[in-house]
Amino acid sequence: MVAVMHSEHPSAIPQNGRSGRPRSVEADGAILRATREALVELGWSKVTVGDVATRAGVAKTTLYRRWAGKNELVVDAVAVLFDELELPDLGSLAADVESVVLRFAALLDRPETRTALMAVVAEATRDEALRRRIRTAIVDRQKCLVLEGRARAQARGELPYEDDPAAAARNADLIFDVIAGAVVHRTLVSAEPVDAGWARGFTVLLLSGLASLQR
Amino acid sequence: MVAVMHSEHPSAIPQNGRSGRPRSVEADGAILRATREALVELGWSKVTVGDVATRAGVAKTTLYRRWAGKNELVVDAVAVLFDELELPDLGSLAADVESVVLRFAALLDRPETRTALMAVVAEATRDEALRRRIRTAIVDRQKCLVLEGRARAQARGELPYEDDPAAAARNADLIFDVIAGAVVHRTLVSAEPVDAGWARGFTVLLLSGLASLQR
DNA sequence: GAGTTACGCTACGGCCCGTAGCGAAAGCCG
DNA sequence: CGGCTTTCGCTACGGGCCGTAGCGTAACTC
Repeated sequence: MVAVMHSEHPSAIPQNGRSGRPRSVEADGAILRATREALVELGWSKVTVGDVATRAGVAKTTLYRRWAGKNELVVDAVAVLFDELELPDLGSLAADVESVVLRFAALLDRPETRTALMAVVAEATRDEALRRRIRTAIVDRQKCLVLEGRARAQARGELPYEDDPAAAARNADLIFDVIAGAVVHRTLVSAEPVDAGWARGFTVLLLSGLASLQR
Repeated sequence: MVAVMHSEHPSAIPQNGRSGRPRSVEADGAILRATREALVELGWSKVTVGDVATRAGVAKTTLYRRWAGKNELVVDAVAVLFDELELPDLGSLAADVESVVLRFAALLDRPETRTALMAVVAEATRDEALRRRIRTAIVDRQKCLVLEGRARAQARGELPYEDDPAAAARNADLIFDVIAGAVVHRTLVSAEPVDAGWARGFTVLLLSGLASLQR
């Protein structure tokens, strides 16, 4: 198993020395796009590396020079989708939470995301390297949204500033797992829609629970 | 794709007519046990149907007579594990919730469960039949725990009886997704342990949120 | 131009899938 | 008991995909 570093563009890295033909940057984009396209059409289990390469207009060997296998490829292909997630300032914590819940749900509605996310997480239960990749490519980036939302709420006076930084970190992690977990579970396991009504109910539950946490 | 009904013992069903050699009931058990064993050792992606058959001491053809493929097989193999989940009456809603959270987490700690659950959910995003199978074999059975806990809490006077049955059902679904989702996300995505401290914090958040939901 | 690296292409051994065909075994029934 | 039916274990097979190797060519640096 060759270690391939993660990056928006794997081609940016591999050239240890300097000389030689540079890796085609367009190829990376084409491969990732082709991966998402294949995921939509076929689902995780039926996607083959060979097929992705063909769709991307690239030789299979070229693909294998950049990614070690299907898992790594799919993580990178899907990771960029999560960058869409933003936390717009809507003036109140409740509105902010509701909006991010709906945005996250919309993201999970896209077939490439729902399929890939679970499959990759499943594979990661047996693969430490893959777990790290998911962590840096997806989880950590999203956790920032929690911190951002809390900071804003504190600035507004909706939440108290916390004295104990350890407790504050624990709470942030808890909130993150509750929000992301509930949305994912609702969408993928219960297989029911996250609509405005659900988002409202969930937000009410979360926020009043949150208030009592920090008292 | 041949439709195979779900049951604890698939062999109980297939005999359309009557006469002929009956299916070996031990074989079913051996196959399911072998499936779980293989999942622990190899992880989802490396488990092969042929290997499972060999471990079970059964011909591959025999296995294919009962299950259509890897997905169906694994769902059934893992479903029985969820039957362990119970809701002991510990005298208070908080204690009940905390205990079920820890039990659920312990279940997800077992490698065969964590690996299989996510993989099957992932596959189900593209397979309606599989989704139904998961629903009846796993989800619905667990949802009962929520109803049971609520009924007990209401009997204790910890929660009000709800007038609107539709709202009550919505709330139960919400609670279910929040509990199961948070635990799953914490263990499998964030990859951090669900210990007593986390369970306590989560329960506090949930219960105080819950109180405000029904006001 | 010389050196280096990536490219597309082809071909390969190996593994696994899912099915078919066989004779033997295990039940039911007259 | 002998016939009927269905499952059993076994073997064999075509087909698909994996991941790698080897080739000649293309692109870029010094």
